Amino acid sequence: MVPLEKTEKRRQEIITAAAAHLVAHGFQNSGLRAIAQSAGISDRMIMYYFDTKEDLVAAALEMIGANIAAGMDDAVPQGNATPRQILDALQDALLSEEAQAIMRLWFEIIGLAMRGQQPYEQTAARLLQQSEEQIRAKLRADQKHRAREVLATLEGRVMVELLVE
Amino acid sequence: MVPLEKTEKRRQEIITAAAAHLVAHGFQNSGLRAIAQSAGISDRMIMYYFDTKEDLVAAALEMIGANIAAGMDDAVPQGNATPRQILDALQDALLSEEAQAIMRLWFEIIGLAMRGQQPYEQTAARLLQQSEEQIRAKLRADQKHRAREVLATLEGRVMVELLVE
DNA sequence: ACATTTTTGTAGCGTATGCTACGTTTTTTA
DNA sequence: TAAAAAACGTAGCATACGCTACAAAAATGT
Repeated sequence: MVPLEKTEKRRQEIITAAAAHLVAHGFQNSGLRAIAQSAGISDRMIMYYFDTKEDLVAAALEMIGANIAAGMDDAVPQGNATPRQILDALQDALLSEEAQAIMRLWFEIIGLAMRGQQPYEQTAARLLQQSEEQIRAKLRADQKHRAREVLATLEGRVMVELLVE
Repeated sequence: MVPLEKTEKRRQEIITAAAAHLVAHGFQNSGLRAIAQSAGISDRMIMYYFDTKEDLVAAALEMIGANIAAGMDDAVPQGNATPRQILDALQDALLSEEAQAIMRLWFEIIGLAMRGQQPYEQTAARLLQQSEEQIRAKLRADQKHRAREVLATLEGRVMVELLVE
């Protein structure tokens, strides 16, 4: 047992709790102490299981990114779709009541990524590229070159919709 | 002289300096002391001319918003344009070398607005609505109903372009 | 049973933040 | 010119942040 089973399990629990806290509260009130309280431990323990806060946040963002990707994958019926079909299906999914909190966090990540700081920039760039590939996979063969366009339009629509009452 | 000419002039100078600092450095390293240094004064003086830091930031954001709006207005040749023409012209303008820094700040504002905190949410919502109206004014009469769509696509394109290598 | 390692609690350090107390200089007004 | 107001400098407060020192408890291995 090289990475120690029990420790690794505890790490995952903390990552899950941190991800939930971030989705619920955003980055504003997500200091070590607040996250620790949401996880039911002390901030001291976070530093025990993770070298830095950034390590924990990066892990939590990775989990959140995976959730977004999974949600997008579920939202589009199958392959061989038209751009408009994909766009509408994804927009409905990402603006649904359950997805709104995570989408708000997503655009918070975007904002933090804009000056190149880690782990936000890497998370944002990776998830964008991954999303583009997902969309491309769902598009009809003769429309695959429009994946980037669909992605951009989707992001813009969701962003505007979340901000303009 | 009700609001005191000299004081008001000084306030405007500070607002301009603060806006330039925000565009150059983003919100990350924009504490009172850093902004004050960019303005060539002490943080004490900022509190003398403004009740709170938020007051100064709100004024700076208003100035920045006006700059963005003016840039968008200049970018589109005239009225009676097609959605694609407007979209392409605005995308080129907002992604130009000079506009990139301000656009990065814009998406930082978006991120901060996502949890409803002021003055970011108000600034973001107002500028989005204003942009939609500007676009609508440039569109051909039979295409004006597509202003929101053009705006969303524009925002998405710029955002993706700024983040994917 | 003992020694060693793993896990946890308490307290606090160093730094940065927005903001203020207090005093001094400069300008304005009478 | 004296008094009042405006403009500014120095120093520091209170709070929050990420993180650490130190030691005690709990688990583990021999």
